[in-house]
Amino acid sequence: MSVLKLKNTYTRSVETFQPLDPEGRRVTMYSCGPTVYSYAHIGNFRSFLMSDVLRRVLERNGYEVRHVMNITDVGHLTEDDVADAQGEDKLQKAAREMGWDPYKLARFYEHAFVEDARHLRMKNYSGGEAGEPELHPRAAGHVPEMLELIQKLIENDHAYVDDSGQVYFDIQKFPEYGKLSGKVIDDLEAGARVAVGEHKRDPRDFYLWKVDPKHLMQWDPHSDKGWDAADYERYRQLLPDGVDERIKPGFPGWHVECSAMSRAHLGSVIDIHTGGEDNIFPHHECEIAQSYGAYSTKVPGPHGAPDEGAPRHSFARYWLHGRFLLVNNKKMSKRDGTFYTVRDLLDPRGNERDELAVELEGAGFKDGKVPANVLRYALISNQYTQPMNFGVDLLKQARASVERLQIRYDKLREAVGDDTNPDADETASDKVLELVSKADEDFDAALNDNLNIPNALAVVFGAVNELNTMELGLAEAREALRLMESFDGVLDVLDRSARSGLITREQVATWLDSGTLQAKAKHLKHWAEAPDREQLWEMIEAGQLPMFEDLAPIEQMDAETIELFAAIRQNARKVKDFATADAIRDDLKRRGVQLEDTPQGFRWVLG
RNA sequence: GGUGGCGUAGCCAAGUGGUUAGGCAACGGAUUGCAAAUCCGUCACACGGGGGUUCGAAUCCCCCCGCCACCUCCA
Repeated sequence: MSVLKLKNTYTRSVETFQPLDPEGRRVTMYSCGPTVYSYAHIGNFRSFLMSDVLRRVLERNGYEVRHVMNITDVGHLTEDDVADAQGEDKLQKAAREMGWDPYKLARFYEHAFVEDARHLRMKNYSGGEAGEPELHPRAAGHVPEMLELIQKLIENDHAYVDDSGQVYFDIQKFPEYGKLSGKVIDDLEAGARVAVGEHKRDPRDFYLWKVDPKHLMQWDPHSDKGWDAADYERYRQLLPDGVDERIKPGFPGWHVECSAMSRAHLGSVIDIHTGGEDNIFPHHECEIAQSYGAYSTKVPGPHGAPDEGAPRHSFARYWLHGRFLLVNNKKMSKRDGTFYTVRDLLDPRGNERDELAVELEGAGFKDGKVPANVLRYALISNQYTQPMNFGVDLLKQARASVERLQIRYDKLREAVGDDTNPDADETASDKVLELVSKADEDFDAALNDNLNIPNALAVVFGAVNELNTMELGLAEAREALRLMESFDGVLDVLDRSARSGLITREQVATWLDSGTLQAKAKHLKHWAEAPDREQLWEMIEAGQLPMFEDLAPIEQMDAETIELFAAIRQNARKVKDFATADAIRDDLKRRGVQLEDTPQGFRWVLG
């Protein structure tokens, strides 16, 4: 079994993963989640999906992962550090523009985010985890914990309160500020863009608590004003003596939320912290400074690292950052029309992106919609340490790749059937067993090599190619199916529903010869709904086929229906009426059913 | 200006000193009534350019060119 190695931004090197848990089993992971002031875009999701792949890889390695991803719903300013007077909370700004209450806005976009996350099969939003609020903490619900941290920083002399009642982190008290990002102090001071706030002692000081009477979301640290009752209760318990009297009503700074929430839900030190590359500076740099200033959090350098055993003044041991997603090799830009939200791609027309729908239709996407699993594949298909150049071509390639995997998977499923075959006792050949176990190991090795997805995909397609050249027995098909499911445990791009079936030539022959065709037809759901079913049946008997538009909506294309039309088509083929046969196949295709002729019979796949 | 990174065949993308990565696209062939799927083959003795080190360089060193990101809100 290969060993998991990850590129740690903190040391700029690839380190062996080793959990802090003495038993080596539990892993704690915190990912910077969305700021819910608009729909998340695909760049956001590339980063979130990186964390999703990572947690799945950790699980493959046998770890028990606790993955927290926050929701930022307060405090993230438009100009965070630039000027104290001008920065406006992103949520407040969006809320003002839409004429909404900021809380309503936050919930609206949080809901949209969760929807998108589910479409893209993020594990922390599926199954039981979706219902665990502590895995998806909201910043506005953690003001008590943030004030606790702020108070701690003031007491430790790592933060100060200015004349207006705001609180700043005192950068000079943390000499290691800049270690994560590799920024040197001189660079920052030379940069004229960092304005020195009136009350700041150092241009790099960042605020922990902001005072702005116009802000709609604010909390009074000295009374219950502005508080949710339960939060206030918790605040009183955490800080019976309150906070520094000079702190005025206001709201928390952006950086402080992650330090506070990660501590609240994962403990004071954690294994892994992830985010986008832009989070490195200043966000994560600030988190490290705060957590250390308040709680002296440190973790030992892992085995094999140059600083093995020596304390790192960071509350997370591994810092992983995804590179940006680009479009046309540039950052996404609304002005250039290269800005895509997840929902834009999943349903362009439903999101007023008609031009995008047309472009996608031109690329062969039905109704201009990109299937969610194709989008997921595209967004995880290269290594997170490389920038991704997104575009319609990438989506086309992703679709082709997913389809290739899906076809192999469907065929294996058909071969295995419901697994009650009496031949189930037969054993797979060594050749297949070796292929499966080697592919699984190679897949692990690629993923464990700092999540090298391209290499992992090379293993997947290599295995698929080999399997395609083999005649598989039942037991072998079962092994191969397991392999595909193993791959998909990380990739999660397959449609695992029974979406295909086989109809043998013998079955068709029986229907055609014994008159059961008509009996079968009577069972069709849509038949009863047809305006004149006798007439329709007469048409079929006369060799005239009704168009399916006249019959059933796609939802009703079940196995029975498909079998009927496969039989009718075979009847036409027998008398060499290929025009009719092809018309049926084309019609089925329009109804979302692909019909294929194979040596054994007929194979159908729901599209 | 400072920092980091990238440039691999038509496209995407692994590979950091020595045996065909892989995918997509295109084309040819096998198979098929036609398709679909699948297989075989071709494009592919590819590595931005120029020097150098080496028995041997996509990989190491030097110089140059082009592109991108970060340093300001951003995943």
